[in-house]
Amino acid sequence: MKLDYTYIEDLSKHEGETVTLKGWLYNKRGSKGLYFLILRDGTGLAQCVVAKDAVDEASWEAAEAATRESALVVTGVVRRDERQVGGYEVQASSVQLLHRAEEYPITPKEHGVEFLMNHRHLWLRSRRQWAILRIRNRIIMSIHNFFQEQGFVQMDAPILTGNAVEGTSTLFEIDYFGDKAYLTQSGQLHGEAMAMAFGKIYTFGPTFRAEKSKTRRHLTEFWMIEPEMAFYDLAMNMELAEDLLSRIVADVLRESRTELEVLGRDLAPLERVRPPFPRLSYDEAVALLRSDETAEMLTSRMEALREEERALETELAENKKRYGQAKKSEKRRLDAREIAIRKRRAEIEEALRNLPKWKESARTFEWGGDFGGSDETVLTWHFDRPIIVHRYPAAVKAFYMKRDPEDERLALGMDVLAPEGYGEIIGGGERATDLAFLEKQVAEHNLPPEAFKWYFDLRRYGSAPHSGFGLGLERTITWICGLPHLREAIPFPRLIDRLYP
RNA sequence: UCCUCGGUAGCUCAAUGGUAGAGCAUGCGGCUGUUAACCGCAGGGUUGUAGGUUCGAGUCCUACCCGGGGAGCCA
Repeated sequence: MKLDYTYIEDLSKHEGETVTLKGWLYNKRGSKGLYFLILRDGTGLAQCVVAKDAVDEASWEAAEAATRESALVVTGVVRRDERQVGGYEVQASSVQLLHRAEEYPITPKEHGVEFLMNHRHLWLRSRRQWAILRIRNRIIMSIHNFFQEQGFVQMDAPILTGNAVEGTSTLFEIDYFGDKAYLTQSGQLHGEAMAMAFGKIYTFGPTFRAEKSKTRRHLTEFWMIEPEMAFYDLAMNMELAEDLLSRIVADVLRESRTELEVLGRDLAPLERVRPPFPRLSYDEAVALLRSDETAEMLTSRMEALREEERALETELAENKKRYGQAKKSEKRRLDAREIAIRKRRAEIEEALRNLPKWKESARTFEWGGDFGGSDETVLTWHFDRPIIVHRYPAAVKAFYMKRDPEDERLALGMDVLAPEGYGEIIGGGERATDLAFLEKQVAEHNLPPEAFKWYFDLRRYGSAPHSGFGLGLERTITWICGLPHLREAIPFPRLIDRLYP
């Protein structure tokens, strides 16, 4: 379809030509005879220069009347200008105001979390959210391309299920024509059935957990990608996870530079995400946690934080001295800096409160338990890329995991932990193939055997070795974008006590 | 469910128990190259709710409501 207007991302192809842009007013600066309209059209931002003597009266009035987020049509000549975002600006010859927006609640200044979350439907228009969610799109495309190129078949697991796989406390229960049904927690079991039919499959769908978690790494509704492969063992499974993550990061680095720049993401840690990822057995991970090396690393981290805090205090004191004689604009800058320093100091103080506890938790970690959030974070601090931890105690893993033939206490499970403290983004493993073992496991976990009748059939008719894993989409986005909280990694996050907008 | 921090103007935040302020946003005025533009003026408040202590409460006490961060659990 041929459009009668141009998208901002294509401006570079139209230098010197007259184009028409359609979008919304992101910000406006102006003086008596000149307005600078920053236009936003979803593909990028562009500055449109409206000079009073270069446009007709109606256009000038439109530029004057336009408020933030008003819908506009601007026609003008594209000019190269190094100073501008994207390198181009539009010298307007006409401006049309389609709709004059009411006073827009979100300003270019700072806002609190609650306010922004209540305005999530508008917050999406902000530059930072634009960058994050465009990267989300890039990651989704990258995942599909990776699997499709390798002959995986995308298959959907059901969202409504009758199976209460991991106990009912974390499941959303709904009324299903008088019966109980649940929103899926994982497509895992159905994925296995599909892998036995198609060889290599992956699911890509929403997942629901009714956990009353209030942390920066939990949503009640999130998206999960679950590949399941017949005849893959644990080693192949780990290699696939490593290749997938490396591919995703490479695609984002290549195709989403602008977005990463908007986010101010440090690229160096992402550029190191290449195979092979370090592999640690659970035994090795426990030993590392309890080691002197870990204790020393945490001590030096605490020292570094204390040093940073002292530097901030010094800066604060110096700014206070300068404040008296400062000009108004300088005072404003100092005020902003003071708020930033105070915020960072609060973060440091929280970290300094936590780190001794984390150190103690790592030091005294008992073999047999699952890693807590802090243990994962501490482990990843030792490495410069994602790490894979494998062969966990069977007791802390799901009933369908295959046991390690060399040590029956262990399950052939694996987790991939993202670097920079982001922690678990993948969980998976090799699945048990023996019918009698699975029946025993279901009984020991107090699960209703009748709900697994169909699943047991997979071990009756050509039971074969197979493996798979689940990748948490929002956690992956949070890590790659370097976000402090995963609520920004999905357009409309669903959290405990957050169902709107 | 538990621990912890917070709730003051539309927004972000100040205010020894003693006259509730600033910046941004909004309105008006000024400025022909601005980059979170800048300069001047103005309007804007039942300090989360309900009690209590006090000559006097934004500030202290009690309960409740709402939100942030964390634990457990997990992707």
